[in-house]
Amino acid sequence: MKIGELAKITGCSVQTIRYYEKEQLLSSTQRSEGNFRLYDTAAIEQLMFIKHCRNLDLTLSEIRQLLALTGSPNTQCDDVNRMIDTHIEQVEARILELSQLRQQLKTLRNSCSSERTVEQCGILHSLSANRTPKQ
Amino acid sequence: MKIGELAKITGCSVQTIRYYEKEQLLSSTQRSEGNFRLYDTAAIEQLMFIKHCRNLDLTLSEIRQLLALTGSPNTQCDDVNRMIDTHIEQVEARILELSQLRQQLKTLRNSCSSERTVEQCGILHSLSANRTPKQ
DNA sequence: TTAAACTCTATTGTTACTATAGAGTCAAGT
DNA sequence: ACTTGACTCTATAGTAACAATAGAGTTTAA
Repeated sequence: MKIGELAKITGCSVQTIRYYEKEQLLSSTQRSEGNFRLYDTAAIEQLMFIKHCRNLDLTLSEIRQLLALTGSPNTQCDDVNRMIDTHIEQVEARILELSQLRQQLKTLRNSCSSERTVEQCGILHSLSANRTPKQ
Repeated sequence: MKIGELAKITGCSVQTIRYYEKEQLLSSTQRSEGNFRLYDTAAIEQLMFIKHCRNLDLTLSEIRQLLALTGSPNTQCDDVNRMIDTHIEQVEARILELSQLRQQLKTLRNSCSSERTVEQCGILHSLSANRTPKQ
């Protein structure tokens, strides 16, 4: 199949597929006489693997590592575990950050009601204050 | 004061300050005879305002809008409120996404123990499966 | 045969910076 | 006066993961 069909099947854009090839995530493919990329069903699987990983916010670099590991099936999979563990930690750290951020924004929001003018706006005043807007 | 001192006071890097100037967040400054940027205390306040906004993950574009509003102090501050509300929604949506992501990653992580080889790795198998890795 | 639909490569843009290169400026010490 | 070091200047490239375009070539259906 050609790249457009692969894109439709996997839900990736054509540009994205070409980008993945350039980034060595998708092995370079066969070409037709007219230099069009040709794919088989293995390409669908590989691309779906990448897509699943991206849904989990794994970076392309991490995915490259995972793909490399699938190439040496007899090694221990500690590396896979470590990577996922690290990733979970990062996600949890980001959630914590965002939760605090959310609280700060809510506090900020409460410092102004719509009827005021910008001059009296508690939000802008808080942001101008010489401290991190908080409480 | 020169840019280095402003950087030290505000905790921004010198490059960042120059970048903000280029992006029109910091009004273009006076220059010394030798073409060095010169700042007064108003610049400190403006830069701290920007920094507080960045701490809240407001984009430079949003900050530009806020700065524009402070320039017309007699308008209603509905726009400020709307922006903050929108931003809060975005943060909350992202928290939700990340929470689900976290759950998926944990589930994925449980599908493999360290003793296995890559070939048997439940994580890699889950990621290969023709569905979103979940449950 | 010709027009539409598809594909190709290469380049630019996105966000908010960071990091460099290569040059100029300034203050202190000898 | 001279030099050294610290500072500053502009301009450019890099970051992540693509999206969007330009300008060209290919394929397929009418």
